[in-house]
Amino acid sequence: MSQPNLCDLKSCFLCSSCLTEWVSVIGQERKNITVKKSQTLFKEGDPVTGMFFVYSGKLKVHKRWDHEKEIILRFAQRGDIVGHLGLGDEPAYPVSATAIEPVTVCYIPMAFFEATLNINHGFATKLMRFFANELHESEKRMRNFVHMPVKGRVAQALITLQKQFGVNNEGCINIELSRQDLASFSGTVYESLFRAVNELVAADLIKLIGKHIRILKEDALLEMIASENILIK
Amino acid sequence: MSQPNLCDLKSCFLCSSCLTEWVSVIGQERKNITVKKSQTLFKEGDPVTGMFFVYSGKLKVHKRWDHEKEIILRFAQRGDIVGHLGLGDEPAYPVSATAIEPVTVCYIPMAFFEATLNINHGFATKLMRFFANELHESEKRMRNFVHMPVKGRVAQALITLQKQFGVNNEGCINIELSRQDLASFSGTVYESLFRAVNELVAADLIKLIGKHIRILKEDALLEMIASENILIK
DNA sequence: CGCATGCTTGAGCACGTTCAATTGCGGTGG
DNA sequence: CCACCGCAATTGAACGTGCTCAAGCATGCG
Repeated sequence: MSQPNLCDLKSCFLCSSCLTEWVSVIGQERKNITVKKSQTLFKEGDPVTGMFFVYSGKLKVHKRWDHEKEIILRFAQRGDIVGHLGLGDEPAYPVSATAIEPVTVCYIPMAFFEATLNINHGFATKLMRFFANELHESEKRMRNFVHMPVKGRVAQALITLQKQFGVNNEGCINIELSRQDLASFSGTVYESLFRAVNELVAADLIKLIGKHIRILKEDALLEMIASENILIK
Repeated sequence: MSQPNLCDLKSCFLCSSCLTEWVSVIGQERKNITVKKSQTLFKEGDPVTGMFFVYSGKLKVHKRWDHEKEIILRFAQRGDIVGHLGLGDEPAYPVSATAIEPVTVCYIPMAFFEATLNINHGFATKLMRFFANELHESEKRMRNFVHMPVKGRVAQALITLQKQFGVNNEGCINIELSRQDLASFSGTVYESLFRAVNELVAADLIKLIGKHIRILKEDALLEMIASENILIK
């Protein structure tokens, strides 16, 4: 596999200028790691040793409840950062990261990363702002899980996925996701997700094309969510 | 009311050294604001103009679902920070902050705060780390809301409150909270909370003393939560 | 061809919400 | 001092959503 160039990560949440600066510093420190589909990059409880920048492929970041239940917190793809929760005070990762496609990431040892933080002002601030946005998203989602019924949660999940991954040339959400994973991302169980999807198909709001899902009426989905929530924003 | 001295905020999440430095800079910029019980400091949708450091009193930070439902995301007391979600990219606060006791806060205009960020390295990094921890907490709580039944959520809420506010001289959780607020913090409705509390009292795990709640067997509460969750951490 | 695995559907059940009615209590005014 | 009002606390009952369990069905691979 050819050596990916970190500069391609410009699409990352970091502004290209400060990233370029940063990349030039770490040039010799970075190490690429590849993992196969369904293998984990790290697991809950693993000691934090570093962070990861995704170069290619898609990952799910998830948190276990018991042996058969989990919740998928977010997905990551090219340009995204993974393992950043390790920056908190916990010495162990509070989440797991698992590849849902073959993945290549750039590994940055934590000690080096922290040293960089102390050197590069803008970087720490950008990261802070990134975390603020993530926290905002998380709290919005938490509220939705508490108050929104399953069908709405599934609709919301699909819209979120389309926003993040875009659509392929058939107009489908550009990610191949097992039903189980979609259920975990929607905060429900396999069967409930299944029925919710069926209802959305029956209502002509979405369409199944092979293993992919195409959103037919996004506004109708949003409408459906909003109808259960007067003050959606 | 006497002018509170910001240096007393040492107990804040920021290390005292960098806070002291910071405080000396803002000396002349700070402005104290007081709000009465049940008044809001800011509401969802208000334009972000600054941040707040709590000098005295207690606040709830909450997010509305519809006109009668909300979720309480966290509480804040002396030394805590409020309005920090305004640091994200949204131009408006995504949450509201309401006093549950008479409150005095120190107001910092956002422009000034951001300028400070650019000057003081350690500060931005500390803030970043704070956000990372908050995000971690938020995601743990999100998972709990999805998978934990109401009784467990209430037990969890009580333990969280005791951890944050400690106990008074009667051994009760040192916060006076309406049942409605406790319900919103537990992610359920008034009546369900009521019954859950009753069950906990009946099982001799907690005790009601006036308007306060005393945890009798914290380990038993944790046990109860864990029994529904093999892998609690 | 047979077994295994995942997908699909049905039925029952439990939890939690909703709605409604009652009780208790503090404050207010006659 | 009592009567009344209002509000929060409390309880009961019914309903609905979503989870669980289990059986049927398709698919694939040895």
